[in-house]
Amino acid sequence: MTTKERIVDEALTLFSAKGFKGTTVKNIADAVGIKDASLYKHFASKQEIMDAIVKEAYAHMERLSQQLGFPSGDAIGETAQYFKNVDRKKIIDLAKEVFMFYLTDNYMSRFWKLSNMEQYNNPEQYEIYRVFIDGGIEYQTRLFTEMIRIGIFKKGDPEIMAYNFYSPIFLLLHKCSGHEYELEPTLGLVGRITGEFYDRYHK
Amino acid sequence: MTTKERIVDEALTLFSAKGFKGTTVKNIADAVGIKDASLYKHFASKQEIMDAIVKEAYAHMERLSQQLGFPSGDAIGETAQYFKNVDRKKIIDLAKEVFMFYLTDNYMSRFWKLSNMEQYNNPEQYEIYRVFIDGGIEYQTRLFTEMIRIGIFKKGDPEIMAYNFYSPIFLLLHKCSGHEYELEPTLGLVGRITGEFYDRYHK
DNA sequence: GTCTATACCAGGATAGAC
DNA sequence: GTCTATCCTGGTATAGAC
Repeated sequence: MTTKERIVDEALTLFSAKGFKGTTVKNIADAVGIKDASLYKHFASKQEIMDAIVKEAYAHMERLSQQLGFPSGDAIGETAQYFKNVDRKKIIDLAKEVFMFYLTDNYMSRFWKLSNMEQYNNPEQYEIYRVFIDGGIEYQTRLFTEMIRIGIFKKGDPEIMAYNFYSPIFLLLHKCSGHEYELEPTLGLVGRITGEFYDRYHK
Repeated sequence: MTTKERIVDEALTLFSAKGFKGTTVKNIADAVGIKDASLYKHFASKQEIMDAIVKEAYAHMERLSQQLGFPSGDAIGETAQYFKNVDRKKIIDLAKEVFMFYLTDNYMSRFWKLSNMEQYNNPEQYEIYRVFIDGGIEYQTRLFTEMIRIGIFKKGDPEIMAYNFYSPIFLLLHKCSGHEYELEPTLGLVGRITGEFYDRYHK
């Protein structure tokens, strides 16, 4: 890890804990183990560090959407095969996975907090936060559209299904993210809610 | 409105827009129309203004929980009567009401944002934010427990029902609060989600 | 209880030696 | 590319007159 990368990393940790304004350049330099003046050899300003974090976040999210995305390739047969195997346990595991990803992923857990704190500061910040909302809903909507199409789920409004699937995860993320929480009961709750969701909609 | 009250009011507006750290004592004094030095005749520090806001928020929420609470008095007959009249439209209206309250109420719309921004700063701040989460869930859980008991809703887990009812509202509040949004489509969405909720659970 | 003036310091950023 | 030293702005808070 270069010094520049370490600056971004430590800044993300500090910004996500105390906010952008609540973090001083000296805080960051201390965490990296250099003097604050030295930091300006890598970034022209504190704001530039923030910009680097945001830029990296987009890359991380891009990678995530590929990870969680539909199976690659446009072979319809392959896609159908993928969804045919979706059952109760798979759906519950998917919910738990999404939840745990945002909560414990080294990058996302910090960025989630930061994004939530800074969303009101300017439209660009809000745009990123919106990815956590609309990105989730849009992905799930496509997922359930496909699952209705191939007959695994009952006919219905896939967008409402997406809200019903994702909203409880979103709420519990807000409850736990950055705070003390008990993992097992919370994961249990995610499981119960999602299980009930599956039972309502599956054929 | 006394000067002291106006300070608290303007401070809430500014804090909720730019955060506690992002707001200066001079910003507040300017908004009130006095010099920053004069402000210290009313509050000993910037932090004390914040404390006053938090204290007032508790009072507001207390009032809300009475407004939205079960019909007053312990007359069981009266309570049962209240719930007997709950139908599809009532439930949808309740959802829209809760949503609109947090989004447009002069005090709550500002405090929601502030609370969301400052929740990570200290445990006390988080405790208040938690009221938006657990307070909602707990209230709805009691509501649905009662509605199952008197036979309006099917047997089921009232806590999961509460998550299913409240989470989408919570998510949409995070999406809209403090940002540009179109009211009608959003209220429509709240209505559709809640209508589907009612159809799933009512007898 | 509002004002002017000011103390005080923290934090962002630069200069220049090594 | 790191350091020491320093500048400068702006923000919290106080003193004291009216």
